[in-house]
Parts: sequence; C-alpha cells; structure tokens
Amino acid sequence: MERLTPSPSHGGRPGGPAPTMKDVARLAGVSQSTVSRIVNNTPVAIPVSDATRRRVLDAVAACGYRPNPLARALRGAPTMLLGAIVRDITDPFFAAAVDALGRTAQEAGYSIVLGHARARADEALRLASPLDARQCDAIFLLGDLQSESTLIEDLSCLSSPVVALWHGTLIPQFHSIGVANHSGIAQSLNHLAELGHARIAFVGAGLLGDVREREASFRQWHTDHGMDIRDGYVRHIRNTFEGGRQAVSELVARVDPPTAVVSTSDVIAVGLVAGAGSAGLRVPGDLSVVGFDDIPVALAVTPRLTTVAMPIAEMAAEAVAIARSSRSGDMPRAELFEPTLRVRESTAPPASPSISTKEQFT
Amino acid sequence: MERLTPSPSHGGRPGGPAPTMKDVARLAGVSQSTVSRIVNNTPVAIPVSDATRRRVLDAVAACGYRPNPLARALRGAPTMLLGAIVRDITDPFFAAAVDALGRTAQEAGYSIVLGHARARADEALRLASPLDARQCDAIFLLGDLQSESTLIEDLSCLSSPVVALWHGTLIPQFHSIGVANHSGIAQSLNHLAELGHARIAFVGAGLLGDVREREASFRQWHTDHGMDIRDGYVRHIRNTFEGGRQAVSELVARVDPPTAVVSTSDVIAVGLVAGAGSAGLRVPGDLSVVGFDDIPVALAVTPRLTTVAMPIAEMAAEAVAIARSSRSGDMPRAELFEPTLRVRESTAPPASPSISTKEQFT
DNA sequence: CTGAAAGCGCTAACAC
DNA sequence: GTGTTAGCGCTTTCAG
Repeated sequence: MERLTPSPSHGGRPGGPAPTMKDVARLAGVSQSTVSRIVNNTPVAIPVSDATRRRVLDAVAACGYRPNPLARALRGAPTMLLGAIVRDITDPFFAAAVDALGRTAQEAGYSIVLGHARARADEALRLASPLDARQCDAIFLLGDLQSESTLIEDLSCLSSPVVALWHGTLIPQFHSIGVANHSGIAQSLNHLAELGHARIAFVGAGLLGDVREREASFRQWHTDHGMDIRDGYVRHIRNTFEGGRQAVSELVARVDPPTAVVSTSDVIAVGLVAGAGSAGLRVPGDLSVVGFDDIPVALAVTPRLTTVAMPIAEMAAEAVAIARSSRSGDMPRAELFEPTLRVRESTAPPASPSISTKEQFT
Repeated sequence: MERLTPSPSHGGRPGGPAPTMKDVARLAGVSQSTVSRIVNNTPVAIPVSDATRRRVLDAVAACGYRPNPLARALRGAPTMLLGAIVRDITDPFFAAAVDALGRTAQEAGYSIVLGHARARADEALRLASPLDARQCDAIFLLGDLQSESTLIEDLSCLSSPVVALWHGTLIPQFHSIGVANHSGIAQSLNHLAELGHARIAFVGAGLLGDVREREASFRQWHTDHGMDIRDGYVRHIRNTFEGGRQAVSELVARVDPPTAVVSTSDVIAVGLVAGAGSAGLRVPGDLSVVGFDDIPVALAVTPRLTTVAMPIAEMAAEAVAIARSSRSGDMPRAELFEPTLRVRESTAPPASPSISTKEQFT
C-alpha cells in the first residue's frame, strides 16, 4: 500500500517550502497542466499515457507533493470546511451535537470549524465575522443565536448555505432542523400524570428558543388537562448543575413542594437530583425528575435519569445532507424530528403517607 | 459606529457573487492596488490622499466588499485558523480544553478547526490529512495521540508549529504542554493518607499517556511509602460514567474493599460515586473518592467531588502563545503545569466500626 | 500620491 | 497525448 504522505526520507524536510505543482512538473519533465490532470484524475477524451503517469506519480512521491487546498479553493473548489457556530461547547449537549456533526462531516470528507457566537465589534472590516463564511462550504448554527442579531444578518447575505439546528424559534431565512419540543414535554408530563403526579414543577434555562418552546408546551399541557400551575412552579435558571441544585432547594422548601420536576436539560436534571440528595430527599421516592437531551451524564447519577432523547446523529446527518444539496436561492427547508421519552429510574409514583416508597416502585 | 458588514440594503444581495477588490476599484475610479493599500492600511512612505481614501472607503461600504481570506492566504498571509486534533470532544475534559483554546484563540483573532484523530487510509494523496495542515497556522494535539502514528508522522514534516497538550508521554518533535501528573496523584494520595486511608484503589482508563503516568505515580507513591498495592486494586476501564459504576461494584464486592479510590478523571469519579450509591454505600462515609480534571460535572454529584484541578485556561493560552511565537526550526519546548488538589465533600476519614460516619466528617 | 504588472499555486480552455 | 495560456483575488515591487 502506498504511503499517502511524505516522510522525511522523501525529501519533505520540515521547514522547507512545500513543493508545488511546478516542482513536480520540473522533476518529472512534463508541464504543470499534465501534473494537474494526473493528480486530479481529470477525465479527458484521450487519456494520459501510462509512462507519463508513472513518471509524474513517482515525482509526486519523491518530493512529497501535496496539492495546496488554498489555491484550489481560490479557483472555486470547495474548502471542505464546515463552520459550526455554537454558543457554548462546554454544554455537554452541544458537545455531543458537534461530535455528531463532526462524524457525518468526516464521512463526507469535511472538517468542522468552530465559530464564536459572541460578535466582536472590532477595528475593521477585515474581521467582520471571525469565522469568515467564505472559507466554509456551509455554516451550521447550533442552538438559539437569535440574540446575535448582527451574526444572523451577516449570515443571511451569504452565498453558502446556512442550517440552523436546535434554534427553537424559526429563523425564516435559513434551513432549520429542530426537535418537536411540544411532543417531548407532553410525553414527559403524560408519563408523570400516569404515575399519579399532580404537582409538577418546571425548571429551565431562561431565554433560549428551545427552552422557551418547552415552557410553552408545559403551560399548554396544563391548560389542556384543566390543571393549574402553582405560583413559583416555573423556574428560570442558568443551564448548569448548580442551577439545578439551587432550584430544587427552593422548590422543596415550599409548603406545597412539587412531587415531580421536568427540566429542559439533563444538566439541570442532574443538578436537581444532586440537590435533592443534599436536601435529604430521595429520588424518585420523594421527588421524580425528568430531564431532556439524554446525554451521557444522564447515566452518571443514581438514579439514572428518565429523560427525553433526540436523534442527534440523524439530525446532524440531515443537516449535512441539506447543506450539501442546497443551491443558493433555494427555499429554506424546515424539518422537525420526533423525540422519545426514555423511562429510567428517576421517576416513580409520588409518595403517599400510607405507602412506603419501596412498595410503590413498580 | 460603523457597521462592519454589508446589509442587504448595501447591495450585498445574498447569492450574488461577492464583490472583489476590482469591483471596488472600478466603483471608486482608482486602481486595484490603491484599494489594497487603503483596505490594508499599508504603511507607505507618502500616505494616500484623504480624498481617495474617502472615495475608496465609500465604495467598499457601498458594495459591501470584504477581502477574500483565501486569496490572502494564498499570498502567504496567515489563515487565522488553528487546528485542534482531539480524540473525543464528547469527553467533557477535552470539551473544556477546546473551549479554553477557542477563547484564547478568539482573543487573537483565530478560529479553531476540529481535526479528526482517526486517520483514514483513503484513495489518494489529496486527502492525506483530512484537516490539511497547510490551511492552519498551527496544530494542537489534545490528549495522547501516539497511537495515530501516521498522524504524528504527517505532522512532523510540516512547516507550521505543532503543540501537543496533555499528551502524557513526550513526543520529541513537538512543543508540549502537560500537567505534572505525579504531583497531582501524590497530592491526592497524601490527602487520603492524612485522612487515615490505607486501602486505596486506582481506577483509570487504560492505554493513554496521562493516565499511564498517573498510574505509574500511584505505584511510585506506594513504593515510596513502603505500602503494598493489593491485587486487583488497580483497574483499567473505559473513561465513562458506566465504567466508574462497574468498577466500584467490583471493588466493593471484595472481601477487602478499599476505603478510598483515586481515579484518573472526574467522569470516572462521578461514575464511582453513582455506583457506590447504587450499591448502598455512602460517599465519603463508606468510600472516599478523588477525581481528576475538576470539570463542571465534579459539582454535579452529591457529594461534590474532591479532585485535582489543572490550569486549563493558562495551559491553552500558553499553547497559543507558543504556536504564535514559534519559528519553524526552533527547538521544541516542553512545559509542565502544576495541578492543585481541591478538597471538597467526597473524601473523609475511613469509617471505623466504633465511630459513626457523621462524627468523623469534619 | 497613484497605476501597471508580476505572481502566490492551481485549473481549464484551448492549441499543437 | 501534452504543452501554453489565462485567470481565481489579492499583495507588492516598481514606475511614473
């Protein structure tokens, strides 16, 4: 099997200027265009002679030539770079999303460039967008970035396709891939209702689109079922473990504590479980908890989290597919994926004074 | 304040070909080179006339011109792209590392390109490295990638600087930034020893460099202190929550269970705590647990993890600094950062039959 | 003070 | 079958 890359013995001295196509041409005693044809396997009416091909390929190997992607890109070739603009890669859900994107991208030969959400109002036009869109064949928006309005505007006058994932509220000018939040929340609440819960709280990170939708669904579901939501049962916190911890400590201090909590992420839910533990409550005995996302950390706690799972990999694959197939000028497409509730150990019927926790737990 | 980017009203129609420098020149009625000078603020003996400058700047704004980074890069300008090759972004520690890298990078105007660790032995020379190094001004290796020997070899005959972070065992040809694993483990063990622990187990993800070093340090410490390590007290698992869970269940099933465990990551440690909970053990009462990394998830469990923290941000900043300052041909530099033990709630003196857990917990 | 022209590394007509 | 040539968008001498 042929080596793909130069080893030092091939003459590719580190530090030396990279060999160009011209060097190969000189070495093989042919013209530059011939090298180009052979290297690119350009389909041509009458093929290249085998002798020349050999000579050129040998020269390529000899000097460790590799085509310069920049020059190719300048000529209009795709850069094979996909931009992913994500607010916070530290959020395990988005880390998972980037990973999924990376995997599908890789299969198609692309790499992922991480963009920065925070727009910088800097010196000059040259850094209009830190991740300059022209270097990428497509841009993915991960999460709700509506607040970055200049970003959105920048992106909307761009020739490369933009796909928004998990943006929550729609951005009309871009393709979009989202999750059916309403269904996810309804599944969670139906599950809790079947278990017998009537006092259910909601804990979500404020502001962002998907979360907002989930909260709306939470309210809608209560309306649909003729149930009231008690004052203070809907809490807005930051999307952190600590946020979950705090929220639960406030919730259980009430005179009418909830018997169950649905949260908008597993990060929060894990914090909820930890906080419940610190407060001396058992989960699910004293408090049932439902998460959202089904990221690895959902299995990191005892009890393992009941949570809403999304087909992240499929969504990422679809995003890449849309990006690749979309021609500029196409109508933006919008797709919604169905989430599924994964019932695990963090939900159970609410405790009632007469029955011990153990017995209720089917 | 000036807008940095074209809005549609400026004529930057989405989909239309991006305006080039030539367009601006025509629009302003000057030559292309003049535009270049003005746009780049080229310092020149006798400056450009204010009238021309105005005209050009107006033209730039009018057509929404933005320089093409590809063309600049072709001319030798830096691409402002930094490659980060990371085995698994899903590992919260490396997500944090990438985030830190991204932040420092951003401050300097760079973006991060995610590379793929898994080398592909594909069709032709054109995709020698999926993340072609020539597109990046520098490459960062995150974690131990020694196993990807072709990657290492590829990278070593490269003109751009390569910095290896958290590689564990040294890669002689690259700059390297690591953590003093020995110190971290020693701090953990000293802490446990002071608490009175004598039966301490080690749980680590196998194979990789930093982990290997940590295991060696664990053994070294025991030797230095004239202590034996019992058979089966050193366990190799995958770096997952589940791995930690399983490990603890095996450990506590022994006739001589350990009273404390040190692990090579917080992910494992959290799994350990969860597993202990499932097994009916209290942490730290029945089992003390020490993690490594001090990532957010360390606070996600009850009790909060005692763990070894690394100055991730400083390390990332130093990596970027080295990358920027390094000229090809420089001697590789190696730097070691000192970790610090953060004592929290997951460690306490070992239970002794006569004293209740509560009382021991200072 | 400004313009003309060469060329970065590569591809794609077009010749021969 | 292979070579010549003209750019892709930009920077940079070198002339005016």
